[in-house]
Amino acid sequence: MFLHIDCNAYFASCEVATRPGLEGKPVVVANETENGGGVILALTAEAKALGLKRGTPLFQVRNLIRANHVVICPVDHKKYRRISHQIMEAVQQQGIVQDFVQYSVDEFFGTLPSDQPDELRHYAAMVKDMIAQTTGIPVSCGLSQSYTLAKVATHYAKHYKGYKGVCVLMPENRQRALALLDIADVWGIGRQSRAKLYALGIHTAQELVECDEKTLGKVFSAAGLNTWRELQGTPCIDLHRPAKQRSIMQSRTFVYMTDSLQTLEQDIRTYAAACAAKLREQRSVCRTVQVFLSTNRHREDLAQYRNSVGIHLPSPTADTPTIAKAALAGLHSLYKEGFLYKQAGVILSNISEEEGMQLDLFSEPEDERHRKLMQITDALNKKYGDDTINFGL
DNA sequence: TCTGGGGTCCTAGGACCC
DNA sequence: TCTGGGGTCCTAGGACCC
Repeated sequence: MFLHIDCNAYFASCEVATRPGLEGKPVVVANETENGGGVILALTAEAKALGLKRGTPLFQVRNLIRANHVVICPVDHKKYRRISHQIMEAVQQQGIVQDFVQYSVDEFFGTLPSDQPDELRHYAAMVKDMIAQTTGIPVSCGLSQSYTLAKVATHYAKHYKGYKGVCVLMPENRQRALALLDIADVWGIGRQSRAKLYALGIHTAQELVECDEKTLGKVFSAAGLNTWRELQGTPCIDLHRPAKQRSIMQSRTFVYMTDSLQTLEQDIRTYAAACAAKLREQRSVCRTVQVFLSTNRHREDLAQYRNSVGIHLPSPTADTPTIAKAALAGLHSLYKEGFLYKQAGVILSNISEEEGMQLDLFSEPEDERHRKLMQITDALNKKYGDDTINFGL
């Protein structure tokens, strides 16, 4: 049977687990900026009880937060990655879960070698308790015959206290569980698919299961049909993914709007450098540098403009100056005067392994010197902190 | 005043080939 | 009236995920 492990309110749980005195308090994690911007990214049960919700801009709930002494923690992705790694190692060491894979920072999949509900519940509870003990993170577990059904099970484990964090979905109780589940809560059904399915009169997961393939084919692509099969208990999702990222992105929504090319250049340089450092960290090189630029889409009263461009590099590289130069060239081709910009970013794609990388005909020994320079700057930044040394381009 | 920041995969259509 | 018929590769954008 397939097992799904989902951490509860992950970012908030990490803060509670690592910062003394937060237990039992309403806590929200937000990407707060100096200016009071930002949105709620995660919240504890106590914060949810106050009516706060994920995705809400902080400025809309300032009074509620003040009146109830809600603790606001700034988002700390490094910490969450570290704890995620601890969970992974602990589960692997425990040895109960097989085919264990990390799906995201707060979700894991695996299998358990049994088809007896009681036995499955017992094993999953052991995993769950072990994670709580070693890391302080509460998790919910779902078990069923496919990844998608396991996630349905986790949904129930999370939302109904009676399950005590572990739900096993067997063929016998599957129909009932799916009949009570809105299709929007099914993994793989997003806003667009939901709207189309609603239009067909399909509202619950069970109605989706009962739909015939031909009808669905008109609405769904290959991925959607896989979801449909998984819901019927036929596993067909492969989670085997390359260990390394296929694209690397860095972007920001600015505190202020700006029309200054110089300011944008500054930001793009910073993003390009950060992307390049990440790229080198995973020992990869890229061939394409994409840049995008956007005005404030929430300001309907202002002229809107958004655009992106991809720059191809003559040869794969992880060299900061080369990547930054390409990104700036991209910015210059995108930039138009007369708009107030609110967001910009850099994406590296066409990523391959550094080993055996293809040099082009005209690459020079200079490249070797660049590589050494990168190694030294990365080592310094690792040792003394991220911004110890930068490039004056 | 103020509205996130990452990722993945798939598909349609354009450019090009013979 | 009518204006080949296949292919491949690449890219931008859509849809989804957390």
